[in-house]
Amino acid sequence: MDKHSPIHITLEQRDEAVTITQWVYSTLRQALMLGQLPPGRAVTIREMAALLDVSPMPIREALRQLAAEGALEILGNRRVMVPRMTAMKFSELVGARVALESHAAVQALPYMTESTLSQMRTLDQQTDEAEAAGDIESVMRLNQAFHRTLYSANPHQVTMPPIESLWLQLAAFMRVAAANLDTYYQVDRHHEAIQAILNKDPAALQLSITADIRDGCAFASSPETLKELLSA
Amino acid sequence: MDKHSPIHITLEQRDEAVTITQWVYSTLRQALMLGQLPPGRAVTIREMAALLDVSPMPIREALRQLAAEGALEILGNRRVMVPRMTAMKFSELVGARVALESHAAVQALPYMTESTLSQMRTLDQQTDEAEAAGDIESVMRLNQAFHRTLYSANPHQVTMPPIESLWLQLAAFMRVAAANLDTYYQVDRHHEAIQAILNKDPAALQLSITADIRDGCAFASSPETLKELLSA
DNA sequence: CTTTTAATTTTGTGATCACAAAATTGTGAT
DNA sequence: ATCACAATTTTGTGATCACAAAATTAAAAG
Repeated sequence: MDKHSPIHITLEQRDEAVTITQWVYSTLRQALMLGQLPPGRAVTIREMAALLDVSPMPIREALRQLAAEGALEILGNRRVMVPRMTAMKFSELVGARVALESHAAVQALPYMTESTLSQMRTLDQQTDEAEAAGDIESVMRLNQAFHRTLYSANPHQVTMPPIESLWLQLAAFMRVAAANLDTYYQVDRHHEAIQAILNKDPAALQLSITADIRDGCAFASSPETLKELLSA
Repeated sequence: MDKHSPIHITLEQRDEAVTITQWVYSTLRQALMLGQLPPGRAVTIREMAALLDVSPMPIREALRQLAAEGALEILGNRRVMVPRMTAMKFSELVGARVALESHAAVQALPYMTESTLSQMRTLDQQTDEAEAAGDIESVMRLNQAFHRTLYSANPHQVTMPPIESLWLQLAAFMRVAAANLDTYYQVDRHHEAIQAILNKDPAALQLSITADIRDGCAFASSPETLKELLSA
């Protein structure tokens, strides 16, 4: 049975200052990011309410928000499930990432300061360490933080929400793919990006971000490998 | 008083087959598109519930979804308001449109058929007629349909939701701007786009879509005009 | 008249319930 | 066994209520 396979969700610590809905939202969001809810899995309000030990109400609100971000899919019969990945959809999502993020990087370039640059250096270094330690989860988290720091340097930026939405749609598949692939290794394009920022070279920055994204998804470059991962 | 100015929302006809939440969602969405809720306007659950004559529950759900799409803004004090436009934000939104939509157009090019192309021709013609008649609302609606038809030709497309989100964030301001500007006239780049599609020329299509978007927002090109419109 | 403080109202959040539609299970016939 | 159909359970939707936090208004003091 695919629709209600047993699941385990990592419960975040509950902050008193935050609403239950927000806590449920971030908890489910992280679970989706980590691939703890497999694609095709049905998500019912009452099950999640029991799992997170809250009333159905906050679950309803969180599910609708996640669905609006593309992290969940509302079926015609009003039921909610984790979207399935297809080869073409994967390709389109990566292409959309390139289009949006390379643009966001260029738009952020004029606002880069020494402070944000040093943050990016630190994150890059931590990514290397996590990669050496084989900690895939940290690699993904730190890599996201690296990109987010860059794009968010632009104080007028409006692209972060759609970019995060794309990450959310890709994350679960990337996670299982990386886990099923022992040869997961990412060429480090972060140094190139940092160098382009230092040189204040928009074109070079755009290219390095594009290369970074494509490299990070290169494990699914060949149709055979991708197809194999999709069925895993 | 800015926060609860009197408002009038065009009520759509209620379809029995659709949930109340969905009806509320599309009604509020259209109201935002038409600028019927001015930027900075506070949106309370109970007021909307009374206005649309439904219980607070469907309003809550619809507001959360609209907020997730960037059409509404949830403040730190949990209150909801229509986002205000700024000059920089406008510029960023237009830039994001260009990045996403020119990419979406190129990705749709291989899937173009004679059928979709003729649909686009019809929409282009209707746009011209509406423009001649001075019907700004129809011009906006038909122009959106033109772009949507193009991008949606790609059956694996994943960019339509974020693109619609950008339209939603721009629409209200565009509407009032066009209304306050008697010289509103848009150079027709649609023919160029159609020609590029016929020639199966991705680069030309990308350029024509970019030009179309920028031309459509050119009325706010000069900082003085933009600033004047923002205060209107 | 302005500022501070207290009283009042408004508002979002979350819980609980009723209900209809959908999915699931159970039962019977072929 | 396999399929059709009825009984049962599960599920999303929407309404109503209680409560605390926030905003608004009223009152009082400077």
